[in-house]
Amino acid sequence: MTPRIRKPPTIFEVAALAGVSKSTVSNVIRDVDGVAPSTRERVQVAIERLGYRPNALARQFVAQRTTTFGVLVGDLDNPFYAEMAKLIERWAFHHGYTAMFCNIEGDDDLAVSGVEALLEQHVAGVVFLAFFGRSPAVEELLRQRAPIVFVGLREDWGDSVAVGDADGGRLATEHLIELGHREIAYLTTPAVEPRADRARHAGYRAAMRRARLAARPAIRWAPGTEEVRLGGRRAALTDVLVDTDRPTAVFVSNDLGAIALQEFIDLHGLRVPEDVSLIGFDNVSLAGLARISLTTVAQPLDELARLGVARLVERIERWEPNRRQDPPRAITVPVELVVRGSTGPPPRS
Amino acid sequence: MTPRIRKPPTIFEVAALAGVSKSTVSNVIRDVDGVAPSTRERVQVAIERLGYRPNALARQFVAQRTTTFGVLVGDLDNPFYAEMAKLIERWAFHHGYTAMFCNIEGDDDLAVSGVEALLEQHVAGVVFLAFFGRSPAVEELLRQRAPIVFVGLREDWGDSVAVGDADGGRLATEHLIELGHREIAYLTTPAVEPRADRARHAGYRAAMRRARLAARPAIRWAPGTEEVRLGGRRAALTDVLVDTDRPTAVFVSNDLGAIALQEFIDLHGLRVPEDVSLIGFDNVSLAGLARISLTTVAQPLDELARLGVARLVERIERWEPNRRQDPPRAITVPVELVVRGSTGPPPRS
DNA sequence: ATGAAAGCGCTAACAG
DNA sequence: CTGTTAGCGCTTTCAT
Repeated sequence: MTPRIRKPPTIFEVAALAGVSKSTVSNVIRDVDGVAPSTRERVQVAIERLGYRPNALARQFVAQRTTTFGVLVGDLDNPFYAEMAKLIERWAFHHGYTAMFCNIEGDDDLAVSGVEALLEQHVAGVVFLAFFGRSPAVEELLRQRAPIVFVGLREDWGDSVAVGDADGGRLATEHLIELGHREIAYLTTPAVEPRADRARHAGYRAAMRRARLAARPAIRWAPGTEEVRLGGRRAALTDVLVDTDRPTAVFVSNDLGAIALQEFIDLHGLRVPEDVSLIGFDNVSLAGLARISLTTVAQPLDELARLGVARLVERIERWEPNRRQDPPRAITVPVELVVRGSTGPPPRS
Repeated sequence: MTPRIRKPPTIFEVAALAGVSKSTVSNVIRDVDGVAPSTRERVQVAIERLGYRPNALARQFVAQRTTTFGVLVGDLDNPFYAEMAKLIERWAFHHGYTAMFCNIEGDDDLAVSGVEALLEQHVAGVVFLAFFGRSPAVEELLRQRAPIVFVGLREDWGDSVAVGDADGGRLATEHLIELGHREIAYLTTPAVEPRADRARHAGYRAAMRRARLAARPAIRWAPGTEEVRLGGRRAALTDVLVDTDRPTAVFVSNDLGAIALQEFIDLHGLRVPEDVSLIGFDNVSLAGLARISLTTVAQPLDELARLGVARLVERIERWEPNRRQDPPRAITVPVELVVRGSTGPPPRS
């Protein structure tokens, strides 16, 4: 004989065993008050005896809502997102929600079909861990359809929990200035949302201005290539690092970019930090490896995740279709400078 | 006026507009044949006009099954799992499934409650990206309740898609032997499933035996600590690396462990590979960074994910509760040696 | 304080 | 080929 699995008991069978109606059982499991203690007791016993577990699918069906978060992730290969994803999952679980991930890999179409899939599943809310504002389609899709929160980035059409990017940019730049650097460049890669990029660059410019140093336009680099965009024009990355006005320090808008740049610099016979200092942004765990030892501006990931999930849960709980929502709120969390080995005094010229 | 969102049309309204019954609409959307082309056409038009989308929740309710995979992940902080998770999600999506992740962080209780949550959600199947066989509770929970597949590891109570761990161990060891090493150690960390650990160690021993070299017992190390277990006893990691019979090469059972060991060695004034060669297992993207440059045995992640998901989908499709299942199948994928800078000839003694 | 009954939107027999 | 009908398991009025 196969050890048969009998199908799980329903609310009806519990009711029968306890000698009450389905509604009463329902009231007991949902813990509504107004059930006589004695009845409640009998129902509990019946539940116990039958090993009854409410059927989540039926619940979701009747409520037309799940207890699942959709999480849109930029790219799980990027440890920044991987770490965030993990923390989001953990905090969601803590609030009784599960997490469904959707890896959009920087692709707008993927983002759209991802959101469609999530909406189809009637997720209770959506967490954005990455979003490239180019796609109004996503905004359109979500508007009034589900509570959302942006974690680690800003968008003005939803709640957001993020660090002070401008502060971080200022902090990084000031660190370099204090070390004695005067020729400091800002370099960014496509892994960073445009808005965060702008803010970090603005922080950089502010710090430079305060120190009466010349700020430079952002250098745009896609790691893997050897070319950059600088202002309007193209240039070879090597040239930028070797030219007469070459920087003695580079503030990179994200750790992964900084590590890629470090590698590029290594390969071209320059030394970090003796020839050029490097500072990143994020503080991915990778940055702490002794062989990488990247100075960086740390984002408090756990705090971001915790607050983001809390905010989303709050929204969900007061959510009603077609009800006017509170205006979006932007929550800011402070960054912290983490000094490691990739920054030092500038070379004597 | 708020731009009201009217609630989405149901199958009923489509039927009304098309002038047919719900069943016919149902037949059209499920693409069952036996619907007159003209009727089908009319229904399609009505669907189009109304912007009708079948309600996934209702479907799942009636089928008592979702189109979601539960994915149990060891730890998303570990890039090996993060990369696998991403690929699983991608392949799942490719087959029309979504992925719900559950980060178990090496904790059995978390694994149990995670599986419970997944089961409660009636996931269509479960992908294990990590599992520490100590917990029969998980097996008990899942037995006959949902199709499962182990990806990247072996368990005999379910399908598995994994590399030939013994082959990999042999390959790694042979590489070291060919470089001239004779004193080769095997070191493992808790991040590796016991079974894979044993197989990799067995591969190591086989290679050593064939070369008529003395195999050593596995060194067990938890990165972060300075102590190891060697056979039955404890020892300081430094001692192991410095003792008279110190190894000139270490085969580490996983990349993250190898990188941690490399860091430890760096810190203690030894050089890799001049003083000691290091080879890992997995080929996480991290290993390819120039500053890490870890020689390793590569697992074909995408292949593992692809085959794993395909196998699971197959199981799901022929799944019926209480039906005898085909016996578990173990699929093996070949590994590949990736030589980088962490291995070289042994020091002249 | 409890029960009866009406759905939620869809699928799947079964009849015609 | 198409329509009718009976659920799926639970929540939620509304009576009692």
